[in-house]
Amino acid sequence: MPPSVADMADRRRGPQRTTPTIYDVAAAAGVAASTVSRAFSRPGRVNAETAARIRETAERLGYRANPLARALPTGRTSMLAMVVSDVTNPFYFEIIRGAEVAAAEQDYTLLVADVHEDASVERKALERALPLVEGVVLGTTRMSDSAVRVIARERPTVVLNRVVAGIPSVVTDNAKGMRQAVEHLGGLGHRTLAYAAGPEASWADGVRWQAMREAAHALEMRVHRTGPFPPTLAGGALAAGAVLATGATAVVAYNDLVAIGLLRRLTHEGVRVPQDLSVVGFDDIFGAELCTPTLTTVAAPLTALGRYAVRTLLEDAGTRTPSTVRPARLPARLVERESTAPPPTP
Amino acid sequence: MPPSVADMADRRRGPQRTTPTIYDVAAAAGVAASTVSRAFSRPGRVNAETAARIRETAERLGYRANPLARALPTGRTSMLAMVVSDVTNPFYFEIIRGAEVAAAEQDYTLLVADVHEDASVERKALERALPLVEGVVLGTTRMSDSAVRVIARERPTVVLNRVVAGIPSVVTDNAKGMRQAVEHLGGLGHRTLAYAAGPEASWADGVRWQAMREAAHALEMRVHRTGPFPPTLAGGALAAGAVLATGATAVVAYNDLVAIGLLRRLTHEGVRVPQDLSVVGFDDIFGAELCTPTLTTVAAPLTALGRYAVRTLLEDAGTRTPSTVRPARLPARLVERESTAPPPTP
DNA sequence: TTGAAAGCGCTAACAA
DNA sequence: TTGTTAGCGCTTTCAA
Repeated sequence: MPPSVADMADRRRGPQRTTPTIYDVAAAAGVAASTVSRAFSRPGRVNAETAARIRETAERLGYRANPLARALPTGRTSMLAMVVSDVTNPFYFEIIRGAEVAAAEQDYTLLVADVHEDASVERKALERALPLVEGVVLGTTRMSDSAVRVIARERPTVVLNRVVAGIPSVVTDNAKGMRQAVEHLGGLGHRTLAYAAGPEASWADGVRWQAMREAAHALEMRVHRTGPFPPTLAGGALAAGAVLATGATAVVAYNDLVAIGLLRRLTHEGVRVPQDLSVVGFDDIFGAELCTPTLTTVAAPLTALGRYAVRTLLEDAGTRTPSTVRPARLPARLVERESTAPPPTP
Repeated sequence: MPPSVADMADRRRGPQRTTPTIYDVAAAAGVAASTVSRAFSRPGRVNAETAARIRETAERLGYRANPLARALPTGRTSMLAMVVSDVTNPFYFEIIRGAEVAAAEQDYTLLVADVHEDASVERKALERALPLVEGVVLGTTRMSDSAVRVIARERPTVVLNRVVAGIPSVVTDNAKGMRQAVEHLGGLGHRTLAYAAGPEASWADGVRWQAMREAAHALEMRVHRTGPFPPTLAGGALAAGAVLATGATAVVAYNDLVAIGLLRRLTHEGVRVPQDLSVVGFDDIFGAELCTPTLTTVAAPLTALGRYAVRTLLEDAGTRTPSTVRPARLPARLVERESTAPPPTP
């Protein structure tokens, strides 16, 4: 004889302390457990009055659906994972928040995994998180394209700040942003520019440099590439000498960290920014307006990036077919602050 | 007749794509499913050879345990939640990382919930996360003590940056840190100090001000309290006037954000830091060495805070009885940078 | 519209 | 040491 409803309800103990289950609600409301289940998971498939009664009993008993139990048969965990290369990188703060908010909007919980710039940690984190989540956002992943595809085969995946053929990706419109920066500099009267490059492996670096060359060319400006430098404050400090050697009157850095490092080293060496040299950063991270002078920079749509990635993910997860074949390019915009000015008049 | 092992294995499909289960492994290895389960969850309770064979078969089949299925009967989700009031606040970056690393060490996944400084969002986030996790770290929660206790009754809980009686908590040793700051200032020759206060509701603010008063008193220095000010850059800017009005030659701010805001406003108004006025911050967030001058500040043990909180949680969760009745106070230390100097000689 | 019953994949008595 | 069996709490056919 199968255990009765009362039996099952009675026998419950376990870790969740004695939380009421659908069986308790069912018994109290005088209906079957399946009806309780339906009342919550697909209202409308159940008589309005019955539903109301169930709802009320559930409320009274303090019933809370167990997400684990729901997820087991359905696979619907209501969780998404976002892996970031480094949580302490200010670049991610707004991205994470944007993603988190978009997830919450659709009643999803975002699991943030920090991989400390370590590919093996990234693998482990994914291995652990993947079976738990309905989709993954890969923020500046260190994995190879093919490794990304392996992940994408297992769960809906969106790649951030990088383009992987065949995988939905969302990136900043680096080209347009860079163009604005170059035009701004041109408008101020600069004719010779320098670029302080980031890591060669960086997808964004390639795009940014390429765009800078084209924009400068179009405006008949000269442009020198220096670097590569590490994408850090220290890297920026390193860049100072090389940049000065080019004779440029303005420099665009790979990102804000490099720009700020550069700024500080220059100031330290007696080079006045922006009077002697204009500096432009990229991303507009927290910190870009903390430095002195405050940094003119191409603001990446950080919050939007996170939000958009999650929304894309949720859409794809629904339809099961990646909609965004071509990468989404979100607009960047130049934020003019104090680190740019007309070139010195010799 | 109950379905045979083969039946069950066959009937599988579902969301996880056709991932092998213990039943597949059991069938292939010629043992019972429970033996496979044991082979993984408690090695040693199974014959070494059998275990080896099972392991090998599992490997060959590409078997991966389903964490959801494991969690359902046991409650062991291997997940911890950390609630932070604002992910974009640089104060949390290192804390999150410390927590994440400590969790990973013990094979736990950390779920970070951002509550945007909103108590109702905090409630919702907890409601959603609580049934999923084995424990919770509350980072600067906005909830009342009693609300915290309600949470703690449901899951092992550790409170960060605040002391809630009866609940394990881990905080910065604000008093000792403040003492170092005051002594540093005293050593430079300052006799009159100002404090730019943070939110009145802030537990840390109370402790810091109290410690400052005592330390100043012990060293026979005078100290003026100004504020409260919002704990932001804007709040710091606001504080400038009030601080100057006190006639102090040095100011300690509630936190780094206030200190930096103060710094910038002062500089803007022509007050030279540190020549005219010394400024000390609190926490040593990212940004404290981006500003000009770089900020002398009491460094909170950010990473350690996160790490310690998680370790405490994991211990408590194991023993089921909160070990840390008295709050853990982690040491702070003064970081001397450019924003402090001897007072002006009038 | 509702109920009965069979699982989701794993764990944990209890027997053998 | 291993197998049998009964669930964990929920969803979902399939009948009624």
